[in-house]
Amino acid sequence: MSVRVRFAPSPTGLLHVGALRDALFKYLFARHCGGQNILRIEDTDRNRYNPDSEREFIETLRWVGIDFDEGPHVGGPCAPYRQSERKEAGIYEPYVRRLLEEGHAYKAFDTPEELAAMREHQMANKLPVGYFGGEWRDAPASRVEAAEREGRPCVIRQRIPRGTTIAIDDAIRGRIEWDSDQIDDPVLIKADGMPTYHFAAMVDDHLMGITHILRGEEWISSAPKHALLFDMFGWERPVFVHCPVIVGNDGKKLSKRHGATRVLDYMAQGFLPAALKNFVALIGWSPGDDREGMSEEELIEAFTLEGLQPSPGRFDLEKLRWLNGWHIRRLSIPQFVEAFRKYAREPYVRQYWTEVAEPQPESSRVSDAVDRMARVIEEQPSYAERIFALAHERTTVLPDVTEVCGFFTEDEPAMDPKAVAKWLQQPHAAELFNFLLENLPRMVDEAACESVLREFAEAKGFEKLGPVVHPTRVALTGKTAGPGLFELMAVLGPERMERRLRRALELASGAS
RNA sequence: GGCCCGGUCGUCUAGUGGUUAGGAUGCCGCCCUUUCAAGGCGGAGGUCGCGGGUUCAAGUCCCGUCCGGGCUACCA
Repeated sequence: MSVRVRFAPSPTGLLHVGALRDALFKYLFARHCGGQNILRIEDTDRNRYNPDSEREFIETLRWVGIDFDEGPHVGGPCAPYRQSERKEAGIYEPYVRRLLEEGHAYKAFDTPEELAAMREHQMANKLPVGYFGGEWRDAPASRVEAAEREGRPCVIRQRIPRGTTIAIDDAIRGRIEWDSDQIDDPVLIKADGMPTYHFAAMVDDHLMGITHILRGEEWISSAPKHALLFDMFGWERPVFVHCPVIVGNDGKKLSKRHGATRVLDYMAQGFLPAALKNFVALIGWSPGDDREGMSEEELIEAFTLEGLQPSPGRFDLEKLRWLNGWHIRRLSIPQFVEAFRKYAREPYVRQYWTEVAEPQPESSRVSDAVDRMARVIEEQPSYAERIFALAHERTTVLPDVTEVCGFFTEDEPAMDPKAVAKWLQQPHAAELFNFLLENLPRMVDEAACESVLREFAEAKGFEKLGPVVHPTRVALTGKTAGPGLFELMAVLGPERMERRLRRALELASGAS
């Protein structure tokens, strides 16, 4: 039987990294097994429903490269894939009726006030909190009928058997048992007629032929209810796989408090999908050996349930950054350029840097620099390739390219005042720049640039190249750090160098 | 409170009775070098939450305990 898994988010907001990891595990598992990955939208909560959410999920997952074999956006044999539509289509009704007829479910007419009072009483008396029978579990049929005739709103609850043990066999944690008396009767159908997760997800999982329920460990406590539902219908239980979650630095479930949790924010910050997948896969899972940097193909090949770990893991941004650099360095230069080009095209990037990121002195600085670099890619592709070759080893996150090599795209790059003070005030600075200006026509490649600088150093009696290299670097780039000087000069070419050297001359001491 | 899950360097992890507890990241140092990186080499960092047991031998098995987390909604 072919493996079938489903990513079943509730469309209530943004796609955060916890959900990404959830989706990724399922995707990797399905691809590893040659099975199907299904997207199902669990929109049964009308109060929390957010109409933009589904698009956010699909677009984000498309960016990351997690695709689906079936889902609301691609269709499939089990359509529809939105639970609200499934409810409209009457899919759940026969199953509710069956449960009711067979005594596995019952109608309960408690008002919210009554339930609140019950909970209060239970808490005050340190009793287990929940609906363990209440008014209606064993109410006589006549009373139920009377309530129905009055038109009182009701929910339908699952009748959990009492005095027995319920167990599941979790693929990661092994056998987990509960005393059924500890499990309260969950609502299956709400008063508005919508099914709850407990009911809809399990019925759909069966109807869609889901073989493995991979989900976060926060679902363990309701697993016995779910397993029991399968038993009540006489359906074969899927394999339960309760994955550890990703937690923030305080050890708690990841939320907005922990900084950027929206996956698109990582896109906007310049992380590669491959790196993000690689990183997130490594939280709570390992290939069993010492591998860390892995391509998507390797991840799929290596992903098995045995590699899953039971304990939650923390999101370590530093490691993500390292991994992102690792993936960038494995790109060819054309691939690297292409990755940047795609990045610059994402509409959310500018929005992120101008509206979402921490307020900066010049808030649009990053996106402006990115746009400038993108323009160079379009207009001067061979120049761009040479620039990116120099940025390659120095890039952790895509916009770093503009940090490291942005000076290539500006006629008058900003001068770092400290660098100016330290290197352009050198007594020989003006003489050096004049010398370079004179020799500009010769400086057509890396070797020629180097020999011109060496000539000057020798003429001045400098033992090391530093005193000529540093001022030149500052003159040409405005900074003290960056790509190798001779390489950079060769890429810049005589024309661009001339303009910069003349400007530096004005700032240099000793200028006559 | 009740039920359930978890606990190996700061962090991510390998480890399934016998290893000087391995790798990675981060940090520090050295090498390379015109700077910054990248790369190479090395270092610091772990009484495997704690306490008992079982065993010739325990991070690995058992019991207890502590700590952390999850659930305890007509949310998922």
